[in-house]
Amino acid sequence: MTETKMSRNLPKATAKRLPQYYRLFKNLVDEKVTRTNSTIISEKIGVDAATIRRDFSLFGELGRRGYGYETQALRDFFADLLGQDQETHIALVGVGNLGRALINYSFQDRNKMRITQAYDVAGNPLVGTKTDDGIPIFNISDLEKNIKNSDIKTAIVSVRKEDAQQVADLLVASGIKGILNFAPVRLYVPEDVFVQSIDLTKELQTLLFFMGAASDK
Amino acid sequence: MTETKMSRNLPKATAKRLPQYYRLFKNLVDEKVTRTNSTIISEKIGVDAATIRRDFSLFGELGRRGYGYETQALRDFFADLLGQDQETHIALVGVGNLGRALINYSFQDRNKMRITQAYDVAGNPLVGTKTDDGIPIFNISDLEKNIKNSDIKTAIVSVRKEDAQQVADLLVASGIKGILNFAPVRLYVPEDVFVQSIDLTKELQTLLFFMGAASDK
DNA sequence: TAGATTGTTAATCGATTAACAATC
DNA sequence: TAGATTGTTAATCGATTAACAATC
Repeated sequence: MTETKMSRNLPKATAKRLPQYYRLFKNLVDEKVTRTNSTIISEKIGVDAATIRRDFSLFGELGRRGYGYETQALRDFFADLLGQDQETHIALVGVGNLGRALINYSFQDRNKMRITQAYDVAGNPLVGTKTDDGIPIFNISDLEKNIKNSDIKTAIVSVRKEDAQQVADLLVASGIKGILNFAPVRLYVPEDVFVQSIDLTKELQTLLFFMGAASDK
Repeated sequence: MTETKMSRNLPKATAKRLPQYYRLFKNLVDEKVTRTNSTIISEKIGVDAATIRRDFSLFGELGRRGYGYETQALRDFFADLLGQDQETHIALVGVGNLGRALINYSFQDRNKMRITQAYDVAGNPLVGTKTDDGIPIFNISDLEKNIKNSDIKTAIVSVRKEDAQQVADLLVASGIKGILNFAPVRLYVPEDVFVQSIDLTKELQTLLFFMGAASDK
């Protein structure tokens, strides 16, 4: 079974839950729990048990009837599916407050995803230095030459919204295929490039809206 | 029309788009664009034009047939809906790298949402000091007394995942009704408390999964 | 075997999109 | 009036959930 074929037809809603499944099984293994079942998983991650079983069934028969799921087998399965075995190097553009926090953020678990280089404009005094962990902060004028023909295919954008599209264009020109975008704007990229946006203001507004809607009752 | 009643029955998918609509109209007004239509909006935010018209129609007749929408009227409408006129004070718990970045993050636009106080455990040397902007950083032991009977009903949690549930419990006990959670764990709270989670690792893993699924073709 | 829990089908629900009459 | 674009209904799509036979 090449999971490749399956990944492609996977419902988007299921794909977005994969990291949660992975993390859950990883935690359970760490806690020495060897088996579990869909009811317990449901309680832990807040997804209906039937949805969980249906998701899993898209990958074949991952469990045993009358028994449940082996945590270790499932952890390894999802780790493989998410490529957690492979080292993934990531570039970060925009070393402001948020960018610095992200450089230091441990994208946790045993995942081998980490920021290995950062960029900003010459005006930023940090350009030319390294972080305490040894991550170099380059001038953005070096980005294309550094990243083209490197193994870096993923970038994090934490620049001001006014500069985000221009940075995205530069990243695309440099061969980047995935962007985690923190700027509150829509980025236009070719269709073979993926953008995942995290919009802090939007999340906060949504929260406040739900709170307001509830208290208005 | 009391928008109160409408907000309650609003589809969740629509509610989550409201901040985008607000921001778009705000930007258009700032750019001196006075009118627009659903096709243009669709291009700008990447949502189907029919979906946009349907969303808007839930609030009554916001546009004019054959003409489109007045940007200023719509901006004001969504500002009101999202409570952008009211000052919203927010507490932050967990003054690490991410917490400091969030304290300095301008939750932008003209929105009056801002962090006005922060908390951490005594071990954090920043406790007892103020940020450059004058935001006090208190000992978490003062949280309940400070927040109870204050106007603060919203909190941001940026502590380690091991401490997140305990912090959530404390916040709930102090009268907080909305939590923006950055810790990668599910928080259990009473049903009148809203939790909006931002899980950076999960977003990055999802991005990488989609990239992988595409390149495996 | 009896009990438990999966995997899967069918039913339901909710969200998106197409289509077009209403009307500015 | 002719042209444009909304507001809304009906059709479609996708995701969730209920139910239960299969089977460990």
